[in-house]
This record gives sequence, C-alpha cells and structure tokens, in this order.
Amino acid sequence: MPSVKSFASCTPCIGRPRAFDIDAALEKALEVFWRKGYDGTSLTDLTDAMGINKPSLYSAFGNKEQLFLKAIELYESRPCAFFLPALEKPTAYQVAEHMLYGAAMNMTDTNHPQGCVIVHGALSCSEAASTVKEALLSRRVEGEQKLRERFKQAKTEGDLPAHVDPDVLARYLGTVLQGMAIQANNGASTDDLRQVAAMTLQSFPRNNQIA
Amino acid sequence: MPSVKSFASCTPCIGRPRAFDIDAALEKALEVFWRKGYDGTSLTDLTDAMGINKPSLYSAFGNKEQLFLKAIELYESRPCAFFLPALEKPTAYQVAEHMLYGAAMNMTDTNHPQGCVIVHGALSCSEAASTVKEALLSRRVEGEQKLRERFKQAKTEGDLPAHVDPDVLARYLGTVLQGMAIQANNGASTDDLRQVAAMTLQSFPRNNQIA
DNA sequence: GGTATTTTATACTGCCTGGTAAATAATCCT
DNA sequence: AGGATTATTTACCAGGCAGTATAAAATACC
Repeated sequence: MPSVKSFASCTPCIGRPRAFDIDAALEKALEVFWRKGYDGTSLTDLTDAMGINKPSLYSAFGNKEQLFLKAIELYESRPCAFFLPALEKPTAYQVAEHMLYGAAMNMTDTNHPQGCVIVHGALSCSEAASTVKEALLSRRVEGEQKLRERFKQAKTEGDLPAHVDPDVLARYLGTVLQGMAIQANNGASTDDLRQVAAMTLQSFPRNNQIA
Repeated sequence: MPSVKSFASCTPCIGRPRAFDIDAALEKALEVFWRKGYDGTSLTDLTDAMGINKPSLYSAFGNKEQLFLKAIELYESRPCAFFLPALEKPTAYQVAEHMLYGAAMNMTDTNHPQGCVIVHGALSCSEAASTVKEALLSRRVEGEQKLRERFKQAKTEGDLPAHVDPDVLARYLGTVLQGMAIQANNGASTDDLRQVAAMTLQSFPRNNQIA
C-alpha cells in the first residue's frame, strides 16, 4: 500500500510533475459545487475555477461524480467543520449549543458559499445525479444517527431528563440545523441564525434545571 | 381584456381545439420540477410527463422558465396548501400549530413528491436558473414576512407575551418549516415530522400559560 | 543524450440541451 | 364548400454537455 501524500491521490516521482496543487484545485471544485449544486455545475465551470483543463481534471479526479464525492470528503474534513467536534462536548445541552452556534457561524461565513453543501448540493436533481444525491442523503441521515446515539448516551449518563426521547430530540435538532442551511441560503446573517439557535436552546431539555 | 378560463392561458374559440388539458399538463410539470429541480429537469422530462410535444409546450406556456413559474403559482394555489390558511387562525399558537402539522402532513404526502418545491426547486443552481432561484427565494422570504406580521398582530392583540420578539419567532418557525422540507426529502414519515412539530410547539410562547 | 513516464494542451466525439421552422390537421365562421 | 385561425407533428438548429484520443512537453533514470 503506497503512502498517500495528498488528499485526492498520491504524487508520483517519475514523469512530468503536476503543474497544479491538487488540494487547492479540489477546494475550488468544492466551492463551485457548493454554490451551483451538482446538476447546476458544468465541467467548464469546474475547469475554469480550478485553473486546469479537462484531461488534467479527469486524470486527477476520475470524473465529475467522483470529483464531487471527493469534494464532499474534503468538506467534512475541513478544520472549520463543526459537527463532529460538537459531539465531543460533555453534556447533551452543550452538544446542541456548540452545534447550533457552530452552524450559525459556519453557514453564514462569507469566505465560502452560504449554507451547507451536504444539504443543498443535490436535493432535487436529475437521474444523472442520483448517486451523489444518495451520498448526501446518507450523510444527513448518518449525522442524525450520531446525534441520536449521543443523546442516548447522555440519558444513560443522567444528563437528560427521563421523559425525553433521544430520537425525537435528534430529529428536532437535525431539522433546525437543516433549516438553518436554507436560511443561510436565503441570505440570513450570522446574528439571524444565532437568534434561531438561542430560541432552539430555550426549549432544549436540561436535567435539574428549569427549561 | 379577454376572460381567462384556465389557469395558464385562455382557450380561444376559433382554430383547432387544444387536444390536452392545460391544467392537468401544468400539474404534471409541477410534479417533475418538484422531484428533479429546475436544473435537473429537461424538456424531454417535461413533454414525456405532460404527454405533449415541445411546440405545444412552448405555445401554451412560453418556455421552460415561464412554465416553472406557472407551476409554482399552481403549487401555491392548490387546495392542499397549508400556509396561508394557517395564518387565519385566531391565535399565534394556533397559527404555528396548524402550520407545523399542515407541513408534516403535506410534505410527506405520497400523492406527490416529498418536501416543498419552493424550498428545493432551485436552491443551488446554474446561472441559467437564477431567475427561478430568485423567485423561490423571494417567496420564502415573503412567507416569513407574513409570519412576522401575523405575530406582530398577535402581540398587539395581547396574544403573545411582551418579551417575545415577533421577528425571532417568525424566523425560528420558518427555519423549522424549511428544515422539515429537507427531512421529508430525507425520507422522514408523517409521524417523524409530527414529533418535530410537537417539540417545536412545546417551546412556542403562549400568554397566561407556562411555556 | 536517450528513453520511460507522466502531465499538459488542443482538438475532437457523440449526445443531449433548449428552442423553432414548416407543413399538416382540426376546428369556427361565412 | 372555402377561408381564417389555431394546434399538432415532424424535422431541424446551434450550442453546450460529459468525456476522450492524440500528440507535445516536462521530468527521472540510466
């Protein structure tokens, strides 16, 4: 098994050296897909943004579909991602808090397109996009599954009241987070979303505390 | 000004009669756009579903863009629409209640695609779709504006506690509703969404009552 | 320097896209 | 019956789509 140096593929030592930074190019591709969605993005959009031509794109990333999937992997592994780190917080309330405020911050960050590419990268789409649609859908569902498990754990730790259903709580939080992606796409500001986060947290159950 | 008999255009009395039902065809077009989004829908998708050929489509509806906009008008005017009727309810709480449960029912109705075409008909899309993207975006924003006004009215009627900000409440409810559209697209059931609705209502402010 | 290897640039493929021109068919009016 | 008007059908258009064949250029190895 060869050592993988770059995110997308290994850099060979012989032959003409690649003239572009493969990770920077993938970052550019992510931004285009994020803004235009899978169906709305053409190969010309991609090659223009990435600063390379089509044969380079195909040799480095396979094809449009594989490029999209690699861009999504990059999206999830970015340092600014908020989802997985929030799960590590000590209490259920703090998990929700960090996730909601992280989303408010991240989804309205003007350094990249607004919203969440996993939510609106391929929601309603052509048959040609069905593979990437399924990929995004399963990531959304898996995200909620992770929330569910985290809240189940919180209950066993006595961190959530007995009457609370972790399934419902996870689905509710997932719904608000996905709604925030649409809000950001609508042009909502960071503060707008922080208000939504605060309102959501108001009703979030905490043990030994007045909700 | 001629009397308009049909939703999309008037039926002339002279010349060869139209061989298809223009409203039924528009309904079919709506369903395709709803399922595939604007970018993901081709004219062939449309003519196949509508059972007509391209020149008939163009003479009856203008072009793809105008057909989409007419389909959205139809969507909003349908008898099963829940948004505007909910605004008529006597109290702010009941407005939210009817809207949330109406959304849970409507967005998971298996007689048509899941979710809401206004949310995911053209979220991330190509430049060619920018007009319809803006049209959908402004409908979402207007919907929230209507909520805001309704909740302002509720406050003057003493129907909401003094500390409640109608802007925040409207944005919060809008966020949950838009999130429910994604949930429905994810494959959530009616009951799943009803649980989200119930959880949202738990925190919804009511006067003279323990929240 | 020559050769193997890989990337680059250019040009091209077949296909599908949104949209239309032209001819034919079906109706109403006289 | 004949003319006017409108819808339908078929065939077509230019352009964009995703993807690729080919050949030149840039490196490493020997």
